[in-house]
Amino acid sequence: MGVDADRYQVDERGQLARRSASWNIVHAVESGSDPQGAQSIQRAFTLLNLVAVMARDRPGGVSLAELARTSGRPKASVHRMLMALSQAGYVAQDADTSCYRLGFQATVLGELAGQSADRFGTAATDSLIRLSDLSADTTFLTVRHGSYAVCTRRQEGPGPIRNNALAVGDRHPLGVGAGSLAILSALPDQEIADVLAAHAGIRQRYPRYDDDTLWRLVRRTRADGYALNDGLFVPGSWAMGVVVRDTADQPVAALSIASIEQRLGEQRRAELALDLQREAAFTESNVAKVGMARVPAERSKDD
Amino acid sequence: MGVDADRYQVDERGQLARRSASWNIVHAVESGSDPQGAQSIQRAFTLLNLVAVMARDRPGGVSLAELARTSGRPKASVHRMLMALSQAGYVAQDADTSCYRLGFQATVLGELAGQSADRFGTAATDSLIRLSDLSADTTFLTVRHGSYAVCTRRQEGPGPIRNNALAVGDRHPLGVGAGSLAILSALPDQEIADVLAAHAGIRQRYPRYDDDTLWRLVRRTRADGYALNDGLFVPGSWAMGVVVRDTADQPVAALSIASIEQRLGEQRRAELALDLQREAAFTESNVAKVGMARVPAERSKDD
DNA sequence: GCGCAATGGTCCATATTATGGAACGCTTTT
DNA sequence: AAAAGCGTTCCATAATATGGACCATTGCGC
Repeated sequence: MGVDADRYQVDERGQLARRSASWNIVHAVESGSDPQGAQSIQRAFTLLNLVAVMARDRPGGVSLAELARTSGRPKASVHRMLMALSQAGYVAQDADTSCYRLGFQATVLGELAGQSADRFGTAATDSLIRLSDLSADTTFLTVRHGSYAVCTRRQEGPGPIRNNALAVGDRHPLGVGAGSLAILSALPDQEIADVLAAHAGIRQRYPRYDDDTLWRLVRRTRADGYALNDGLFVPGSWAMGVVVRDTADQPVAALSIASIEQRLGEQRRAELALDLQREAAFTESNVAKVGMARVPAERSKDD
Repeated sequence: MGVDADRYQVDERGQLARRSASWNIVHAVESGSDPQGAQSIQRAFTLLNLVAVMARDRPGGVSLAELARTSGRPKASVHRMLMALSQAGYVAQDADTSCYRLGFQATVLGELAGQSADRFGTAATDSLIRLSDLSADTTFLTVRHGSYAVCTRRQEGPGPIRNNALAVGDRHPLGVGAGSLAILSALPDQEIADVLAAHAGIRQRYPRYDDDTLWRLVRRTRADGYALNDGLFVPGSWAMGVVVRDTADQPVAALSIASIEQRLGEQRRAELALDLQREAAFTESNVAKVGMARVPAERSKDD
């Protein structure tokens, strides 16, 4: 740490967000359950996600050295995998700089995914637009995946404030971030305990999120009817979110609005909470129309 | 073969196209170069592509048995890989039917790919729309990937005729199909020979495309200035295409128009050829504006 | 109601496969 | 001129993926 820190000099908030997002991509899948004879596949997709997220705002692509450093794997292994990804068309290597970025198959896959893959995404589109419009802030759709929350949609608002703490593809443990916390809080206590236990090894990266804090946040979320991220993750960056349930009434996603502390006073929060809840209900009914879709939770063969 | 043939009863053309497309997905990567210690990764991505293409027009998803059959791999292996893909979020399993379809990460990847991954796609968008509009037929963008051509964009025309012989994600050997043939014909003779040699083991699946036929098609394409697929692949389904070059003057993509025999008489072909050539030039200049992007050719460490 | 043939899923000994330290050639920085 | 960085290749090693056999259910025909 510190070697590549100077890469992210844009602004203080963006930096923090970027760094931990990348780091998390790397360790998210690994800490899941037993790979059961598919370790190399997991590693390959983790690397693919890493390329995707790191190259997000670097048009030139990412260098092998950097990928190796960030992923923590030896150069040789990363290189071998990148060659495989490249031959599959999911990663392309710049002819001049030999840097890596997503390949055309990534686009094709997205195209083929279309509506069917991410029903919540399409169901929430209208809600996100409306919310961004009326709040003038940035809104997000976050979906649960095992004990993690992944940001799948981002809708910029018309206002001048841009919150860059979260971007499409970012992945954080359940509880970290407004939408993420909204999902976590909607789970039964036992499941929350499981999730927190699963994150035991990772929590060090989120120093402010110890178990007690998370339980406290969960209780507050349940009392308020919406999740509030009051700058715990990135100082000054506030956000609020509400859960979205699937047709089986499982909490699987969340709508959230991100802004800055000054724009989220108690009065405005009360208003926005109603808007969020209304749009969450709208999204839910929208999904119900299409049919049921559930993302399989991480296999918990624990003990 | 024959066991799952009844799955595709939609119409005669669609059926043929679907079947061979799926088959090809399976064998495309494998027959490439040496896996070099990344075999499982290649297999995993092949399976992912297969899920994507097979679930394309089956909203319910694809069953494990069918995937195993089509891919030719044992159930156990396919199942293990699907679990890995599922844990990565790239594949989702229907809770009720336990069928598989693309997961939300496929959408996220497509989103993150955005413009940068598939510059030809974005560069060609306008051209495709114009071509579909003026021809009232369906147009495609095809990109070269090694010795294969992959359809990355499809633009429906306003006309009543729908050609379903090609869809986004379909992958055929260079030379099979109008756009594919346009790319092949633009290569130097030596490289064409290499490509044909690489397909030696696969050609059996394309019975009408023996070496002699392909060389003949190449010569005709060069003479005419455009590639014509006169129903060789799917009887009655005709198409024409022209090559698109990158800034290094390499043939890397093609624009094509698909229709039926009756709508592609000699007179109309001459007109459309000019339109295609004009739009190809437009796309090329469009790409040049953004910057150079080349898809790495398959490593030919041959001999 | 009873086979029969599908299905999805699991197990585990086997050997095929991925692994990553070390070394190379190269360019850039010091 | 040395040092440090880069992308890339090699190869013995051991960890890994493999897939045949097996089980539990479900759906169908009779």
